[in-house]
Amino acid sequence: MSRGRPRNFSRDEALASAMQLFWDKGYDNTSLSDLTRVMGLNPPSLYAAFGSKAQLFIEAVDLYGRTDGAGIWDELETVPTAKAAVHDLLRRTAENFTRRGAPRGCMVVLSAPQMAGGDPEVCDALKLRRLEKQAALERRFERAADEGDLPAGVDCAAIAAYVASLQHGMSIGARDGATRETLLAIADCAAAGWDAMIAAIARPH
Amino acid sequence: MSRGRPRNFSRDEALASAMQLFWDKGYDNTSLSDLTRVMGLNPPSLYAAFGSKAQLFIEAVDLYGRTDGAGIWDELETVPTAKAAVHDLLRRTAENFTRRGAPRGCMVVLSAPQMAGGDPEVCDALKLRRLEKQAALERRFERAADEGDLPAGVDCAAIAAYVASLQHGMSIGARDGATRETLLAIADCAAAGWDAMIAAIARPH
DNA sequence: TCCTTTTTGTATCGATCAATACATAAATCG
DNA sequence: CGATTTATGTATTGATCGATACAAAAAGGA
Repeated sequence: MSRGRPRNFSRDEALASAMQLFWDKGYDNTSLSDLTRVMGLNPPSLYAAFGSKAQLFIEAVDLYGRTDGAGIWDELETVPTAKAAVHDLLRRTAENFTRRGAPRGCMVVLSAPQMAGGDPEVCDALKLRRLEKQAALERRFERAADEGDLPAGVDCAAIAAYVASLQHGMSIGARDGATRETLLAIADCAAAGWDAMIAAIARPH
Repeated sequence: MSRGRPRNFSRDEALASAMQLFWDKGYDNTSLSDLTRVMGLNPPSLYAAFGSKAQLFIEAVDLYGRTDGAGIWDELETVPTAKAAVHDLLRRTAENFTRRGAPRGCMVVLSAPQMAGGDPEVCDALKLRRLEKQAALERRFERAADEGDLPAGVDCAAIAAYVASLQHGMSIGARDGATRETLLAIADCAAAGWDAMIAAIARPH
């Protein structure tokens, strides 16, 4: 069925290696020679299998979202209340961002600067993924409002932006050396203020 | 007194131009040719005046801290209560991050990825400035505890990390296109939950 | 005026970047 | 087998990176 000479490397393993490297060093600071060395193949094989550095990166981000980055969001829909879901999300974030042997913080937040002059294909892919998670938060809160878990008329977009900001900031903190305990304390801070925050936001001003 | 041929450009104006460019495009995405074009001088003049790209960047960050970035932190010590100071800080952040004609978000958070493989001189300078602001928050809360504004025994480091995370995340949000209203809503969320958060954190568990 | 000092503009340095040309090797197909 | 297809390894491409060599220009000091 498959014609031609077979490749003598595992595409999945090579992609996993590239993901680790991009996550650790970021998009710009990862060179083709870094990639070919870690992935164990030569440039023509890399380009034949993945197209370009940018496309390889985007595949790596998708892999990250399905593997290392997935656990954070696993229980957003299943934890019964919005408050508990946010507390769970942020605690999982704290633990995920401080795992031994893995780069600290979120690849989607850290690995490419969202600046003018960067590769738009790469920046837009990351921005899209950040906004998708924020939209997932917003939908979760709207569902909670429908269920009576949150008061009707609560500004779901605002609290989603609040939670997303806090979670994104934890990536910076993790890279700057914050301990797991400190990040867990941040999660607890958010949970501790949650009910009062909801009550104040829901109340017409 | 000053020997030699005088320079025919303003060092301050050139530095201000470099700051704008670094803030907009980030450290890696800003090239020497970008800089010399915007600053209106040739490479030898740039190197004679600023030493290197990294040193120029660090001077630009310091300028940012004294100018565009300063307003955010101006009233941290003067606003009377910790709660009001945080609310003021975050509202100033929201406004500062969405000014017309200026890059969105904080130069100290966004302009260089805190990744392995980056210029350590640059990364460390930015990390130091982030941690200094977080330390300033922590000291402000300790002062509040001394004054009785916050309960004794409150975990000042934890709430400083919480506020810093939220503020850092707002830089990501601003770059991703969040409106001023959305960022102000984040500030209001934090303020709304503040008292309950403090009460919960202070209480021995 | 001549010497020293510093800046200027031009032209370019070696290194590294992402990406390929090319010939060879290894598989299937007929 | 020979023909086709695909992957591989070596070597290299043009572009761009940050940083300089060099000589002319413009100032002060003696």
